[in-house]
Amino acid sequence: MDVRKVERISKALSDQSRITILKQLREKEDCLYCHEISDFIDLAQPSISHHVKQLADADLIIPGKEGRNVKYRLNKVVLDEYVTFLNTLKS
Amino acid sequence: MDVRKVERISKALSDQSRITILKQLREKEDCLYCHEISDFIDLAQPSISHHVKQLADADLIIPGKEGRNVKYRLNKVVLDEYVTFLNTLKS
DNA sequence: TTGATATATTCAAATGTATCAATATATCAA
DNA sequence: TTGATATATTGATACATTTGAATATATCAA
Repeated sequence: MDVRKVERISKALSDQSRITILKQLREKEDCLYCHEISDFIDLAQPSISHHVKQLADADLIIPGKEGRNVKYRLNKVVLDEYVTFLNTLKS
Repeated sequence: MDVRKVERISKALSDQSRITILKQLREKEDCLYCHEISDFIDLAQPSISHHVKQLADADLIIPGKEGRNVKYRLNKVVLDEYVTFLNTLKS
């Protein structure tokens, strides 16, 4: 994984709200509707949309449209690649 | 690891220069003098000092003073804890 | 001492990010 | 259709981060 990609993923992970979204994604058995996020994050809808976009742009979550809703699931492959990079730092 | 700590570490990792410093730390067999950083990062000394501080504040590197110099080594324990957190996201 | 080197701090400017109100788009339900 | 719901985008404001010049501190070497 190149430095730019590590930078983008790290940036996506560097916010309390976005980390909480990922944690809830795990709780919800790996799939989460966008409108459910406002149940546990106290931000306006555009702000939540912004955070979700950051996670999606970093490929950490994969959006799937279902009618009016968008369902998200974790991208375990990218998360694994990121972890692999971090492990190589330990040489 | 709590959300605040994950946020701080991610933030430290979310910059090209800081990622490069960590990569060089591996190359240099896990120990790096501060003044060596300017060899591979084209920034003024105060900027490099700033970046190193971010990494140290996140406990990703441990500074050790040696006379005028400061030698850094990677904090593998914290890096491991961070990786462990990321792995729990995969449930 | 004095001068040189290594690193840290302060301050200001430029840039980037988070937030939300307003608005747009897309889909559903009646 | 029309009205309601889910999500995205725009634009403005507030806040945070990056950067480097100037300066400070600490240590070494002569």
